[in-house]
Amino acid sequence: MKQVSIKQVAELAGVSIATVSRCLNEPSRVREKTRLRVQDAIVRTGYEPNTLARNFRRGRTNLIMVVLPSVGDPFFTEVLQGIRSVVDAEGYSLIISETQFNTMNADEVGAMLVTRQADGVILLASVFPFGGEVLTRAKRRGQPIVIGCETLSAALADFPSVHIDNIRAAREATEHLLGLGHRRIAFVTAGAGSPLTRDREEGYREAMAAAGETVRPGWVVEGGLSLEGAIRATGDLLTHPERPTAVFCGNDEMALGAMHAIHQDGLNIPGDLSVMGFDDIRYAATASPTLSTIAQPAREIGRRVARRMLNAIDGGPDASARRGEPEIVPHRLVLRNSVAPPPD
Amino acid sequence: MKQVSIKQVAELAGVSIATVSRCLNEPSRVREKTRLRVQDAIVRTGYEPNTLARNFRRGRTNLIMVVLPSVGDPFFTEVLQGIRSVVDAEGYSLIISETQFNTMNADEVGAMLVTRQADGVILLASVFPFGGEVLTRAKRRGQPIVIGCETLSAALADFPSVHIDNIRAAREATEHLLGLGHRRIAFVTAGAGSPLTRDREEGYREAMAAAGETVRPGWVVEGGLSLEGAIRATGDLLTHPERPTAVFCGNDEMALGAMHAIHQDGLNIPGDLSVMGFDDIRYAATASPTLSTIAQPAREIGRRVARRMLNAIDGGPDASARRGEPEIVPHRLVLRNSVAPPPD
DNA sequence: GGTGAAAAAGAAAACGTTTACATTTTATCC
DNA sequence: GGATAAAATGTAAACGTTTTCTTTTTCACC
Repeated sequence: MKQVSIKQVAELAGVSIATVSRCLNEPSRVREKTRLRVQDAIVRTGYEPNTLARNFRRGRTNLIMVVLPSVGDPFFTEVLQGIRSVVDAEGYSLIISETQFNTMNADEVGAMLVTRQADGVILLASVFPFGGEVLTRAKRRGQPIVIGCETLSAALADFPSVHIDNIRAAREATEHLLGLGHRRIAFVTAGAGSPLTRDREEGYREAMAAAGETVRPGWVVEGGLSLEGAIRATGDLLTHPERPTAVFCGNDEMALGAMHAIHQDGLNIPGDLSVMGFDDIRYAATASPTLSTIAQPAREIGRRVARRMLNAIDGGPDASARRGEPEIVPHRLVLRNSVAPPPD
Repeated sequence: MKQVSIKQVAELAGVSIATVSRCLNEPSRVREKTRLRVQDAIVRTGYEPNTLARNFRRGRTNLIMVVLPSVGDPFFTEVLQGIRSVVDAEGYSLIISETQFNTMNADEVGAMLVTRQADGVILLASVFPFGGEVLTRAKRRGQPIVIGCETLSAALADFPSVHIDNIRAAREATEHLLGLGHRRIAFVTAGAGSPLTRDREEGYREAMAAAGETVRPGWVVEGGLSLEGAIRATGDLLTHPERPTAVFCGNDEMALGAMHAIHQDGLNIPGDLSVMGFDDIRYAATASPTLSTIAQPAREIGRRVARRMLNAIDGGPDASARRGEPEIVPHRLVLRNSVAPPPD
């Protein structure tokens, strides 16, 4: 009942194991006659290559690890599909790890980086816990690491990355709201630990400052990137003495939560309050009212990240260590029905 | 620049490689004095175990593959999180493969099953393309396979599984609509290839038949499990000469699409039409109006599936080959605001 | 048909662990 | 302190490939 190995195939075919191996890996280098004999032996013995031995010998697994905040987030899963569409064709599978919004699973990522179980790691989420040590070690060893979506923290600045200009996008969205006449604009951020919305908040503050509007204390609330968090945060917002007329959310997930909280309070969108999201997940277009937001080219980001990863893997240490210029992809302001001029 | 191996550690510590290995794997079996010496040598050399060699030698990867229709589906990602919560603690990582709603990636799953890159495979999606061959082969070899959510097709009947009673759940939901006075009830199914909604459709038809209602041609439409598909399908439904007063959708994703289509037509939910979903994804509770649906205990399903998988892996061929009684977990009808008595 | 080069096949090492078995050291008991 | 058991360590094989280096075979050419 033991697994049949290359050896038994060789025996049955009357060739050496080297020839069998060559039949599998570079069939062109073996004569047709023997190749057929080996093929036959493979079928007759029911041989299946032992991937673990192969991986070991080759020093690679054809596995790429992807670290993201949560598989539940429709935006990141779309990026993921972009990644998959590229790496699939090259025979790679994906190991997926979640940081659960920075309740970081430091062990798993660290271990994966360290142990080379994966040929490379794509970071779609900030992995601050390691900032320094693990990543520099990985870099020294020439392990491919590519960053997507996430803005670069100092520790990650040396790795190739693909993302939109988050600051500018948030500024534009805020300017749009200001242009409609809104002055009391709130911002729902992820929270202290997350650099994801930090840049977006920065863009928001820049636009407010440029328009001469002050951001009142209590207008920037933490939604933790989640539906529930945003519902709570928006609830707070609605009790603010200077209630905002517009709520700009760090991502669409939170925007949907905000909309729910506003509806619960019996208020109308966009009549009483406007809501602006960020990401353009697919539910944004079908929400009621439909959600205005910033569209990121999620799939395209995924594809580009994936290509850089494949380059890094193929190119060896050099390619991966090469300081990649961050690739900035275009965003787009998508205007739907959740935004209108303020009441009065 | 070569990787430092156990050998150099042994040399520096003045012990044999076996002792180093033991320090790593069963430290209790080595004297403290030498253990410290080895520890020191490990640090000094910067040694890191070669996972690929270890996997090869041990014959396992600590990887579990999960096959699901799409990572974009909030229901399955919640199941996924349940799975993760269990296997994480045991040191397993997850390889995730998508069938893209039955545009099956037969190669990847088949290959993974065959090559033992993963220690086991959890199927949350139907994998009909293999029905026979690959799965029986996997079974013969004692490879752990566990099925979740999916109803069992004949080919899979021998594997352990965890799911709700889809037929009964759908019947109950339909009965609820009937009870409110609806007679013209439509059903949005996934499509021909998907056994996922097949049982649900069956439950719907049973309930209709039991109530003496006939299901008119054109009342059962295909939404392909997706938002867009459901929008289209529901659009068709609304032009039906005998327009339904209630739409029961095979999953919440499609229900959200249906709601959007209905709103687009200027109709009111639940005033003009009631909408019922299935799954209770988190967006169901925040949709506008909030969506009535069948709640599946997604996380719990994930946890149970994961536990069975771990058992199968640990228990060896025996445990996994053992015909598992399907575990039926309870569902729950969740009534929210998208359902009301029919107009008139 | 003999020569040489090219192509095909074989022999054996190597990859870095784990582990069965053998050996040495330590501890225990009288 | 010596016999014995137990604990600690060492030796070496094994895991199934891939790959380097040789050796053999084939083929084309004169």
